[in-house]
Order: sequence, then structure tokens, then C-alpha cells
Amino acid sequence: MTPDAHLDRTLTALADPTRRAILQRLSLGETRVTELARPFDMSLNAVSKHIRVLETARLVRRRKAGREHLLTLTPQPMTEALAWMDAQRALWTSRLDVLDGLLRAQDDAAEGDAP
Amino acid sequence: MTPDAHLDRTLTALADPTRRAILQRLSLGETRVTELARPFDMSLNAVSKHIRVLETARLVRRRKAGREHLLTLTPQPMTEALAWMDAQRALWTSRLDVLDGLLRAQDDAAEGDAP
DNA sequence: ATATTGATCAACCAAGAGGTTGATCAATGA
DNA sequence: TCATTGATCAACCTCTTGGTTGATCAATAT
Repeated sequence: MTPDAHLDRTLTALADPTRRAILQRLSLGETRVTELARPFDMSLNAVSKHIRVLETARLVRRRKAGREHLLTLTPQPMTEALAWMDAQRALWTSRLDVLDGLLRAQDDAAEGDAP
Repeated sequence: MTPDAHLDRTLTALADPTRRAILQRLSLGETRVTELARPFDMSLNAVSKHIRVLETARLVRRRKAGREHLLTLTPQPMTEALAWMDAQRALWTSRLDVLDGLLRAQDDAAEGDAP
């Protein structure tokens, strides 16, 4: 799989408040589906779908124990996304710093012309 | 606007390869719409729409110069998203470390029982 | 003056996302 | 044994998304 598609899935999964809330809840520890669904004003089915999205993004792992499905976080894709974003930000800000430098230089030069 | 909605827009905007490519191109400097659209195998209109998505996410700023529209990066929302992700990752990994510690302790205890 | 270029707007379309309800199935409890 | 619980599957609905084409409009070039 292309790393781009990977990043797509991760960011898409994260770009939903319900799913982010689920992840946040999971950071407190392994939780079963019904328990995860409880705080939300939507059907169990809807939450189940959200979980599947998180699962295909590999942000979450499922373990079956009897009839219960226990979910746990697997933060690796998150780390990858973070790496990508951080690299981008670095590029951008360095570029902006250069521009900033140029503008300052211009300002300095202009100072003698029209005070 | 709730910061959650803010984060939504940012992550949604980033969760598309075309839009990420546009941002990457913009990291090389201010660019006009037609130029941004050139590498892509889609209509100018389609790219124009992608740009609007980036714009409403405040990841990009538009400046009109004659008939041309010049786009520049505004990385602040990116930084915010990064902050959120980093905070989450910190929570998660710290929790996982605790689990890891427990597992190690269990292993150590088991070592005397069944070698 | 007129043609061309840069870009958006408007209408449309197919596919996907997020939600619903109802059925099903396996595991547990009475 | 039989009812209940935990969860998914299947079908359906509505709204959004990503794309198209054609029209429009302002700015530039010939």
C-alpha cells in the first residue's frame, strides 16, 4: 500500500469528532463496544461503524473475549501522521522565515528613503 | 467557533492527497491557481474547489493581483493540529508504557513458576 | 476594439459518509 | 431450556464530496 493511502486513512479517521472522542476514551484503557458507545447520542450500530473506520486505519485493534469485543489503541499510524505533519511544518516555516528575512531587509532599506 | 470544529476542518482538508500536494507545492512559495492546477489530471475548476477547502480551513490565504489569485501558506492551523496529535500521542504512549510495565512485572513473576 | 486568459459561479452527477432500523448470530444468565 | 445481551450484517436514506461541463466576468494582450 502506498504511504499516501495510509496517511489518507489515518487523517480521514481522525477528522471526525466522534472518532476522536472514542480514541480519547480508549487512552484510558481497553474498552468494549457497548461501553464505548454509551456516551454518544447515536445507535450502537453507528458507533460500531466508527470503530471499523478506526480499525481499518489501524488506529485501534480488536480482541474478542466471549461475546464482547475489546478495543485497544495502536498509536503507530498516529505517529506516522505526526511525522508527516511535522516535516511539512518544518518546510513551511523555514520558507516563511526566509520571506520574513527578506521583508525585514526591505524594511531596513526603506527606513532611510521615506521616514 | 468550537476548537473541535476547527480541528475537523483542518484534518478534513489534510485528508486528501490532491490538497496535500497543493500545500507541498505552496511550500516552495506563492503560486497562482493555474500554476497550482497544472500538475493535476483534473479540471481547473476541481483544483479551484480544493483550494477553497484549504482556504476555509485557513491553511492558505488568497491575494488578488489583477486577474490572478496568488495563494500562500498559513501554517497556523497545521501547528494546532500537530499540538492536538502530539498531546494525544503522549497520553496514549504513556498509558501503553504503564501496560508494558505491568506485563514485564508479570513476566518476571512467572519466570520462577514455569521456566 | 476585440480576442484571450485567469478564475469563479452554477448546475449537475456518481460515489461515499454518517446515520437509521430490523434481522441475525453467538455467548451468557435465569 | 429459553430469554437476554453484545455485537455485527444488510438494506435503506440523506447529505456531502469530488468531479464534470458550460456560462460569466474582469483583466490583459493583440
